[in-house]
Amino acid sequence: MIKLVKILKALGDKNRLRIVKMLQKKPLCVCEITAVLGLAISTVSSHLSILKNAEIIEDLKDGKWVEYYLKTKTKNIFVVGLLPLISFWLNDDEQIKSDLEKVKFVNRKKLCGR
Amino acid sequence: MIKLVKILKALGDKNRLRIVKMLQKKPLCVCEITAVLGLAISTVSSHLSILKNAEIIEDLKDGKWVEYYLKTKTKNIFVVGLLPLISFWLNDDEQIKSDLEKVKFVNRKKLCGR
DNA sequence: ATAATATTTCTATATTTATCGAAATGAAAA
DNA sequence: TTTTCATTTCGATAAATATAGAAATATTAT
Repeated sequence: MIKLVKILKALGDKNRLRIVKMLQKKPLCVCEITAVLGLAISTVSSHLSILKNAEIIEDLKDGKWVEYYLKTKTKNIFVVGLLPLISFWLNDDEQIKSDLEKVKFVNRKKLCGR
Repeated sequence: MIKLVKILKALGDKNRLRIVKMLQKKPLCVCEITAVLGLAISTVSSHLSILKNAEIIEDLKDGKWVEYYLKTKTKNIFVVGLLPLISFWLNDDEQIKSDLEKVKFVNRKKLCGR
């Protein structure tokens, strides 16, 4: 039960739901997510660590950057059950629509590099 | 999005998940739920109000008592999606098994009345 | 090696949350 | 109508959480 509580708590936050919806479009690095959310980098990093700890996302180094992915291939039955629902939900939400539009054009090299 | 966040927050608590699992067996009054959870009545009432506010449960007067029901017939797509998952989940959890065993035998007249 | 930089960790703070006991409410029984 | 009693609301408190900025870490580029 503790595991499910952790997952539901992780998903029960506006900004973390925004992150999950973005990652359902494509993997993103911290600076890209930060640019869309408009929060402090440290805050975004904290949200990502909560989602990672709940086994909803995972991270992989990509050179200078850290890419975050949804754990779509997980065997965690809670995550397996919840992620598809979330991918159906919120697609009419104005905030989410705006986020996903921005995600199309984010570019880590322009955002963070030079 | 606010509505989904509210629902996930409501479900992201051990004791409220226990309540939902119990109500999936049968409607219960506050004193019956309190007896199983072993928390203060005011605490249970607060949890119930959070679940009610998230439109996951509803209440109906039954004489002296207030019965709580799951809103199984709701049109809220989030609740419609989540409740069936929760009914599959946690059935092997020791705490939940113990709760549901107790639910079989609770009796509001013996617990609260005389 | 050194400098630049993407991310995490640490520290602090303000808000929210879970909990309990006491007081208030409201309905049923006497 | 007065008493009883199930439940809710209120007030207080301790713990958890979201947030930001600064310092630390680690990796790339020079």
